[in-house]
Amino acid sequence: MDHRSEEEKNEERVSGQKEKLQQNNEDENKVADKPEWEAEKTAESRNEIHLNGTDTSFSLEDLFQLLSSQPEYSLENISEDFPPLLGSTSDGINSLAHYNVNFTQAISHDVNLHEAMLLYPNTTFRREPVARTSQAQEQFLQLNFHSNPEQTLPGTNITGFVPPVDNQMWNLTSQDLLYDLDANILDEINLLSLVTEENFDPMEVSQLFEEPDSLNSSHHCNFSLSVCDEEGAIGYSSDPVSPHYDLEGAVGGYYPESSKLCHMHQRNESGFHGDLTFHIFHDHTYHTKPDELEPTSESLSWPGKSQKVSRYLNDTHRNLSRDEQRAKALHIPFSVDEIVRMPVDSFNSMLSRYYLTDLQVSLIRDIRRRGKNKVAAQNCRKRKLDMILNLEDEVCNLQAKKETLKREQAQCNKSITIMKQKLHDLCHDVFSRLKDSEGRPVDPNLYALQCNHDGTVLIVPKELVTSGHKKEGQKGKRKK
DNA sequence: CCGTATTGTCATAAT
DNA sequence: AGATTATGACAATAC
Repeated sequence: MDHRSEEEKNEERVSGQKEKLQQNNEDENKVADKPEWEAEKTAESRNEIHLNGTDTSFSLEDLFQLLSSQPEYSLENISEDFPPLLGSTSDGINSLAHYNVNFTQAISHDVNLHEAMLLYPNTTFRREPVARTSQAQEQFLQLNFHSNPEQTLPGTNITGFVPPVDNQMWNLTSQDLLYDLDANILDEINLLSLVTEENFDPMEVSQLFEEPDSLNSSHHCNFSLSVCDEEGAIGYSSDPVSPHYDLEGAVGGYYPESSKLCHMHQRNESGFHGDLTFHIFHDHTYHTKPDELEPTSESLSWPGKSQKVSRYLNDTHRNLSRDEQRAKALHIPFSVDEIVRMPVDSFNSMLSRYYLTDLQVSLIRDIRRRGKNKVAAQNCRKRKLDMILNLEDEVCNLQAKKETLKREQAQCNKSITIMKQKLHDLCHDVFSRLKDSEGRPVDPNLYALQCNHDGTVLIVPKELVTSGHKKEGQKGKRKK
């Protein structure tokens, strides 16, 4: 906006009007002896306002009449001084009102970050985890099914594995059924490996459960190795204080033979498995070489330190998670993944249907809890990252908005300055046209215009105005 | 060796 | 009431 040119134009207008006024004064002197009504008419035609004696007021209508004849003071012209960014300027005052609302709203709007996150269009951290999880699970199901082609015999129609199934018991969809089929095939492989695995290492079991986090778990107890027979069957004397963990049925006594067969038989009952020999050539992840399970001299000395156990575990079981190792050590007849992802009904029925020792049940529950929590922690961290990213976006947006508001404020200040200048010029112009009863000009340095609520405009001595302002100010202060 | 990022785990509260 | 989920805190590990 070109302020100088505007101001120069104003000055030109004012100076031009002064010249006209001088001429008017001269003319006025010439017609001074005319009747009053004629003089008023003449003055009116010259856009002058005459004051009658002591009456120093005139109406706003008079003033507007005066203004309407002066294009530079029209509201339309004033509104033109507002910057385009204020919105439509065609409606003058309305645009001002609109601007005020917009401006104050923009400034006073307190953006709650939490709300901002919730309202953020791309915010997904409330609902997405569910979708994400289910999506991930779905993908996993597909992946799980398709990524293990070697686990079915070549040329075998996989649907042939599916006998009439007790679907109600497992509450499965067809997709779940396929998943379970696949997972259970893996499971049988694991079982088979356990049956054929000759070297069952009791030390491995004890060391696996010696880990600090295992000990910290509320479900765990301190047990000591008491029996170890040649076949790898072991028994444990449980700590009397701790919950009773009986491994006798798990890896001792009849378990390695009959219980495993029993488990397999039960699973066959559930209809997920074909002939065991069908999978005997398949590779599986739980199988490790027996010598890999041999404890080192270091671990044989009952390290008791988590670091040594950890090193032992790292050196020998890099591919297995700790829970997988524990599950393997206790011959849990389910994969960790299966335990974690199994629906709760299936999980509970599994625990009740299968012969499982307390220790096994405890481990399975721990595995499930840890597995669920692991996924939850991953989701939680993803969500946290999303929130951070969203907040960063929010900060960028708010900073940009702040800059915009600053620019608008600067434009606004400019407009206010221009309007003040115009008001000043207007007052000056009005005073230049004012004549007292004797036809003398009113000194704008001594008098001021005061608009009243009833639409009248008073010519008030500045002393009164300033003193009135002071009184008002004092009243305002007193009110506060 | 130190700092940092990642990941798993536990405890606890909330759902 | 038990299962699940969310999250802060801690520790182990990798880089």
